[in-house]
Amino acid sequence: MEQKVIDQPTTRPTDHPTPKYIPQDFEAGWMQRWEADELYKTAPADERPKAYILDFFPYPSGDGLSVGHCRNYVPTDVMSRYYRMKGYNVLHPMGWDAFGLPAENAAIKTKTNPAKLIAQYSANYKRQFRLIGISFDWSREINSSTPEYYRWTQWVFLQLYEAWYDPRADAARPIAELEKELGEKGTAAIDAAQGIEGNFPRLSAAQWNAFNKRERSEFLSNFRLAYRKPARVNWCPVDKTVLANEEVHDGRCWRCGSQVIEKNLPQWFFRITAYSERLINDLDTIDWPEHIKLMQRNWIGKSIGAEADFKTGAGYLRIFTTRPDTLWGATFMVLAPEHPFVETLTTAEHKARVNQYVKEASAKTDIERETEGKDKTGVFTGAYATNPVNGERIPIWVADYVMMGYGTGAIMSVPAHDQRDFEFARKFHLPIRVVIRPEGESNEIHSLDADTMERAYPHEGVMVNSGPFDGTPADVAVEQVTQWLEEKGIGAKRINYKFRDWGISRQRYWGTPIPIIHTDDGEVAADHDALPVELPNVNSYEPTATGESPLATIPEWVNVTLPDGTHARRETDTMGTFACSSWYYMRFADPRNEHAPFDAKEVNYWCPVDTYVGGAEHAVMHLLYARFWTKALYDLGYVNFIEPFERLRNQGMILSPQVKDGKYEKMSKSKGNVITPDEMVSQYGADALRAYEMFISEFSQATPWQIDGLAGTFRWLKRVWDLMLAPNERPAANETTAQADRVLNRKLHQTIHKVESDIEAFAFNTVISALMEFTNVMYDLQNQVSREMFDHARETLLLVLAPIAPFMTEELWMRWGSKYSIHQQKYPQYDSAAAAEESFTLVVQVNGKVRGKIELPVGVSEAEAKQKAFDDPNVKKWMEGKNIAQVVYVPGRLMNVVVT
RNA sequence: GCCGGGGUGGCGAAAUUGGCAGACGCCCAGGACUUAGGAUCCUGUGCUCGUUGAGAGCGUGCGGGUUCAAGUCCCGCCUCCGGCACCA
Repeated sequence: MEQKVIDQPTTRPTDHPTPKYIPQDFEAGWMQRWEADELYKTAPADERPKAYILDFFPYPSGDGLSVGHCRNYVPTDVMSRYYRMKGYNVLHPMGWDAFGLPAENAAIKTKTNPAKLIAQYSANYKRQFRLIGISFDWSREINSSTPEYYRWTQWVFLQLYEAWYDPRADAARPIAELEKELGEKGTAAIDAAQGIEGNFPRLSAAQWNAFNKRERSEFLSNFRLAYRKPARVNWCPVDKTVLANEEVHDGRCWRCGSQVIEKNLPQWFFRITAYSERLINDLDTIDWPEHIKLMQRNWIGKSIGAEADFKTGAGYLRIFTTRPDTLWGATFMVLAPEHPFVETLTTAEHKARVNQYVKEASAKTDIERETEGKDKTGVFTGAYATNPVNGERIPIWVADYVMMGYGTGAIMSVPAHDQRDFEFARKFHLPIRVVIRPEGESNEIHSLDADTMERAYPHEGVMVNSGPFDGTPADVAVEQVTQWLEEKGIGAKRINYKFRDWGISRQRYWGTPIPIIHTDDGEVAADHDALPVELPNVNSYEPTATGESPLATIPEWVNVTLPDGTHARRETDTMGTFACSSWYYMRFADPRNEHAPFDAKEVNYWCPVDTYVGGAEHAVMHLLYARFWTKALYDLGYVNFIEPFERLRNQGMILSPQVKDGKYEKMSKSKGNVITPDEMVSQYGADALRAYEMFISEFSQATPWQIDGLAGTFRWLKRVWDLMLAPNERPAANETTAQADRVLNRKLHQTIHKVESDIEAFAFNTVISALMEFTNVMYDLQNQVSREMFDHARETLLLVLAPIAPFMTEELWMRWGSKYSIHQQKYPQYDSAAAAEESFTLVVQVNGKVRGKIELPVGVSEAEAKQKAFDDPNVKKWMEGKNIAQVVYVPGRLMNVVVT
């Protein structure tokens, strides 16, 4: 390692002109050599500290990579190369999220097998990655659409299928343990842990034991972490498949942009909601951008409140509220149109109108309800409910602003303190009663008058008109009322979450087959030894008109004969691709394992991922699902980590340099403004491209591509090149070079330090500016420093530059005759003593304005600094004839003299 | 509407805990070298005033405030970008 090149004659190419920097001459050759030498092959788990640096699993598209995509691949590569030089065992792999609609739709369009397309597209990506010098360990490449991979996606599916969430353990457990418990105790013990209501039917041990196979199977669906149920789902009529809630944006398909409609279909789900609380809480343990954490919290949408029962003619009507302190202000009830009580409660007199309303509401999709604005509609059922807190009789209405999918599908309406209820009450002339007085107003209720108020007062305050609770202050009102409800047996504390279970069924060909078989006795899991359930080869991938998967049209695949000779049908839905990407980071730890998804030692050594980088668009999809799978596999004992991604960073978008309407446009194929790394490399070389990708701006910020900026980093590298190949005929170190040597050495160590801390902090743009500064200082001092210092500085610059410009630094390293490869050298050691400054500039202000700057030695006394400052002629001028009121002295920085 | 994140020269952008605003790069201008320069090197480059010089005033979206000192903290707005959107 210590091969000093200082005295080697190869550093003095005096007899021939300095070769020009022509990156295209050597870049491709070096990449080949590194791969042939397996320079970037990752070792298995060992004693070294590890660094797992991962980019989001890309879907390989036919368009290839743009310079925008390189925005994250380059910095993570720099970081990987940096940690390798620092002695870490680095895992920096790449693979393909190859299932899914884009490939399938392209396959249909071009009548090509999607696997073939993926092979083509990924080969092109790989070519581009090599072109720009990304140091992936290709021996670990994975492709989620191969049986070798999806076999284990199916395996995870079955783990979830064969598990349930036990609220008492607050963890997933094997379903067999639940079956045993049901046979002994029924659901009694689980009930108790669930609070006033769980999401499943009650059952005694006797009932369970009397169940036949099919009944048991159906009952267990209420518990399994992977389960099937009929559901109203988002259906994309163009892609002809189901979309998860997260995949619907503004009522449109996130992929093709067409209007989503609703359909009723039996669907497979993962019970992610069981993990709501843990998914929220564990966010506190990971280093992610706050806005991503916030988006996840909002998506999960936790609300703490209470449930309460209102007596009606059809039985107790249960409502959920976050404001139990407003119970005395309820003046009517509202049911969602789909609520089961609508049918039973509505009086004969109102039947016709209510039926009509419900019919219209169900015909409308959520999107239509939304586009119609927030104008409240609804009808009276003719029925009444009794408010359990004061015995009051209040009317029950039906309205579509209450949704069946949240809470209990029924609400108590408190128009004085809820804006939606307020609007409804005003429209239908329902009474409004104030029960919360804004705090800090002495004027009591007059400040909120039911007849004249123009909007609800939804905030907190002191309770009034609330019987025993009058005068209760805001901070304890909710809690005290909730407790009181529990004591009286009227209601109980309840936590609700907005988000729903993760729907994974897709009625398409190109996905992981769901390894389930439907028998006469209900569904059964495919045999673990029979995995993978392979996708059959087909000639046509067209989705069916009926909404069934194309797999359903292949009888020889669908129909199976069980060991006992009975016939059964395979599940024909496939899994959405988020299943594949929910565990791929684990597979990279041990990608060729044929006996298990991964070896426990390898996965627990490499995971969690230390640094995970990708776009912010996956905030609530992939990033939430992957966290869920990790926790489930943790609960079931397969991995020993709870969160998959320790540190997450999002790269900003690279925009087109073209300005339209005063704004930079996004790059897109349709706008024809995509800039590719291929063009840039052919013009400036990969190293300049890499440096510019880092330099362009702060990593997370959107910014336009500027070709002149790339030309700037090219020019800088050319300057470095020339400097490195310049002959060194300087004198040996002596008294005349001592000063310049010290200055250059100081800058050198400051640069090492800056580059190290900035790479680790994701401040890549300032890494480049620091290296540019160092280069400039070397140019400034090159004729004053000694031969030894000059070469030491050159070698150091080359080494710290190696992760950023791998090609050029290797080429120069070899031209210097140093030992191959520069990428296997140790990173230069930072010396804080050498980096320490000898003097500093003291800024002297008079009344906050800069009036002088003086150079002082580090460690100067305050008295001496003051003396020197006051001697400065300009400072003197501004102080003349004034009284010094105060002198603020910040050692090493600034002095502010306040005069009057 | 609600929640988040931004707004700094002609352009991309820097700026620990409040402590020289504009590092670094681009563009532009001047000079050197040169047959030539669109290569390279050097110098200058926030705006305004000041003939030069020394210097002065202004300046981080807008308006206030706190402070010896504000891009940074507080209050009120404008605007752009993301997310959520009748969630009881």
